Amino acid sequence: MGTRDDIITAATDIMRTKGYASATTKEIARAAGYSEAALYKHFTDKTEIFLNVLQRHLPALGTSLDELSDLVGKRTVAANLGKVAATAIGFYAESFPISASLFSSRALLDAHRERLAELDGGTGPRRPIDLLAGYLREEQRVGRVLPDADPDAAAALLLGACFQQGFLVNFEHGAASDRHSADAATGLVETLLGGLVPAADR
Amino acid sequence: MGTRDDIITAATDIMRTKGYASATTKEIARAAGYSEAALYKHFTDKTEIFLNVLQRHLPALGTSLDELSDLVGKRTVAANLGKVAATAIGFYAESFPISASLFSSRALLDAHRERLAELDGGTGPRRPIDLLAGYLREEQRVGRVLPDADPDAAAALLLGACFQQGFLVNFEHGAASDRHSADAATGLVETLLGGLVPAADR
DNA sequence: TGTACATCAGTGAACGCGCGTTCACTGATGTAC
DNA sequence: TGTACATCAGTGAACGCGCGTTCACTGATGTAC
Repeated sequence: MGTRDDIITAATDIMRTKGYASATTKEIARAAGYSEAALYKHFTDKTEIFLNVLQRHLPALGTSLDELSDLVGKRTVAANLGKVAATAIGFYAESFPISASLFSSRALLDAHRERLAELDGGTGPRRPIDLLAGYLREEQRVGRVLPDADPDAAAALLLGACFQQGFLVNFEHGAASDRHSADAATGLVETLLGGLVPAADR
Repeated sequence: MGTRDDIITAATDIMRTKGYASATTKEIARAAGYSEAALYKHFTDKTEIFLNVLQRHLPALGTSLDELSDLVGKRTVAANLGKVAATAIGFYAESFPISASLFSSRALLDAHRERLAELDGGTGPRRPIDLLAGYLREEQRVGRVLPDADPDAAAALLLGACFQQGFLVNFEHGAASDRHSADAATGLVETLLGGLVPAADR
């Protein structure tokens, strides 16, 4: 019963490597190893395929961040954030071309947003930021993060940098090596934790 | 002699509001107020139009950041960065759908990257980060930024957050009000400057 | 000044092509008696 | 066990449509003598 999954996988792959414009029914069918007609046995139309691609890939980072709440008070904040950032860089590097496809067609973007709203429970691209901010707030209660820090802004800074890193990797089309991702991640985390100006100057 | 500009403007507008897939020769010509045939009097093909759209919009943030070097040592670092961040949020919010179009077609992405390489002097999406890092390094020399801070990481954090903010604004399709951009900007800057953990913990 | 020609921005209509989609069909597997 | 039929994943070939592009043309403006 893997045909449906084969099609979604094939579409995902094409979008990632060749872009939305190349993800035609012909190309998808060929990559999946079926006829074009077979696509319509499993999906009502092409948009439906794309929506499934999006739905499959978006939750990935969210579930990885769910585990963060177990780490409050454990190891160091730096280590925990470092792992988050490395994961996030990898995730955004992989998913950026797919997310970018949303802006190819307003109809697709609207359909996707609507589908997210139906799922409720708040998925969507803001989810990782919220989860990370939640973790930082807990660390704040435990005293491992300064009481006057802004967890939302901090989460936006760290994941924003990872997101842009994902864009840059794709733009320059070198794949992000795990090694490089990890180095970049610790650099970002250290700077975020340490701040830029002496405490007295603020 | 505004026809060429009219066409580029029309194409830009359509890409921003309706997406790459809607930016057909028919739509562009209609929006510009000319016939489709007229497009080919001014551009060799459709890709050429898109490349011009990209070229027109990418330098915008760069030139705005050039002025930063004049501000070293003046006002406060927080104020300077706040202005940068607010500008960047607005810029990324406006240009995100256009940048995203790059991933619609690998041919377009490659052509654009090649064109950037020709211009040399280092334009491209990494430019703003480099410029901002350069500014921070100078502030470091002047003593207004901690000597052990990492200017590159700091620049990546701040502009990354602005970049993601630009994505989110478009995803949720509310336009970013200037007021909101400014508030978000100062929140990010304060957190970046202040850090998250006590100096003793590092 | 008038006349003949060149230039050039712009057009309407047509083109071939590749797209998404549908159709009638096949052949394997399951089910009833 | 054998036979008749139902179901269903999958196909090859065709469809109409809208796309990017090209064509022969127009009409206004500039230039030469």
